[in-house]
Amino acid sequence: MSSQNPSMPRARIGRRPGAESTRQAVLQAARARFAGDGFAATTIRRIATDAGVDPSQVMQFFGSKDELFATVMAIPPSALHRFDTAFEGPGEHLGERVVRAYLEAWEGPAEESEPLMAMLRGAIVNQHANTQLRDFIQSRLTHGMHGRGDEAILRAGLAAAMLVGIITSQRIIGVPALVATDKETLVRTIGPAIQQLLAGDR
Amino acid sequence: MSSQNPSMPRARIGRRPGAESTRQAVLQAARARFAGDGFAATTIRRIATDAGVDPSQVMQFFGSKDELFATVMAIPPSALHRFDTAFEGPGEHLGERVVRAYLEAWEGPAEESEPLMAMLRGAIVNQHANTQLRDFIQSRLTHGMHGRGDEAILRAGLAAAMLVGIITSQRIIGVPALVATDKETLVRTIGPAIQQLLAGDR
DNA sequence: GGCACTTCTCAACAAGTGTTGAGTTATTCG
DNA sequence: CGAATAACTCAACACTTGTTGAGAAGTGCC
Repeated sequence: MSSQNPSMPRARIGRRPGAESTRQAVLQAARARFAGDGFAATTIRRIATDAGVDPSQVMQFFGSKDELFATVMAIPPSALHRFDTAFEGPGEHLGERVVRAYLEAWEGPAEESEPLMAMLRGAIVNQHANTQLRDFIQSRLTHGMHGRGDEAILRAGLAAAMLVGIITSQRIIGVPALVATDKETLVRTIGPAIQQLLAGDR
Repeated sequence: MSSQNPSMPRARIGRRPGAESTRQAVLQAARARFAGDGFAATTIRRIATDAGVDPSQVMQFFGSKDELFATVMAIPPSALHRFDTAFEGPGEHLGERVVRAYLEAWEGPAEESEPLMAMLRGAIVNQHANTQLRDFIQSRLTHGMHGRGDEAILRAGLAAAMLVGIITSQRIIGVPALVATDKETLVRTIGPAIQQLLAGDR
């Protein structure tokens, strides 16, 4: 009716956001806390304090703790790309490539690794995280196994479960032997086992 | 000073425990809840209701929620025996034996599987559980690798981490492909990979 | 019976949580 | 300027949690 198109986002009216975009600061603080302390141990008040913001503003921006967590947990496209490309290319060193993709995804920059860590830490206590991790294990590796039968899907799922177990043991449980070992040694040691599991030969 | 030896447990004096030994009922209810709902989601009040007992009595018996959890989480000797014996015998089918030992430990009777499940579910949020799972992964498989060098210990830890990952994916995350597969198929599929990881050959 | 001892009951506390609503301040448009 | 709009602040609510303390009730020993 007016001169403005209602389907377009309204022009920014009203008070402008504070220094350095508060919303971004909250999201960043939430990501770090959820990744480091888990869903249950992380409080809205703590996130607000970290971001230098009032707790009620966190709610105003994200609606609820669950919605904020869901936003944080969204797997960034760059991480998905890592897993997808690991399956492309020759099958010879497939195992090592997949192992490396996993390990690197969890040690990458914060914007990429923290959502994955938050998902892992939250999977036991939060419904969203549980579903997301389930789909991640079931479909991510499966993606490279299209049209190769049920056994191939099972083997891919098993490999994913194993790698998630290794990440968990290293970064959450803190098993000394895994913490002390560098990435390339892990790749060299685990790679062949995953390779054989995915290929199905002996 | 008296006619009673103070180093011996005092003879039972006072009011006798209620029907079916209340303490046992509480312990059983706690085990089931901690294993099924995890540490954080389990409340003293809920355990007390399940056991048909007043919440304050749970505290009187076990001191605190943490102590009750620690009691529940104690790995039963029969489960430890499972893992120990898996390493004895010929190295030929070592992989399959170890895999089977893990899978069976988590699907055994409640007194054996629930403490393990409680440990797994609590490892992210509870300090005791975290430490216990860490020691479990680090030392249980290590136990069969004595005196074979650091690489053997690393390989054993990696295998344990992988198997814990598979149990977690199947029984906590609920990955469809793993839930739908029977135990022997899993043993046959994973066994060779674990075998190769433990042996270190290719 | 009287005493010591244990089990059990009841009600409450202190702390922390997510969440809400009203009110204040800043910014842009007419 | 003044109205509209958004960002921000403050204080409180409703609820759940682990935990506590005082007392009632049962049971064996003198």
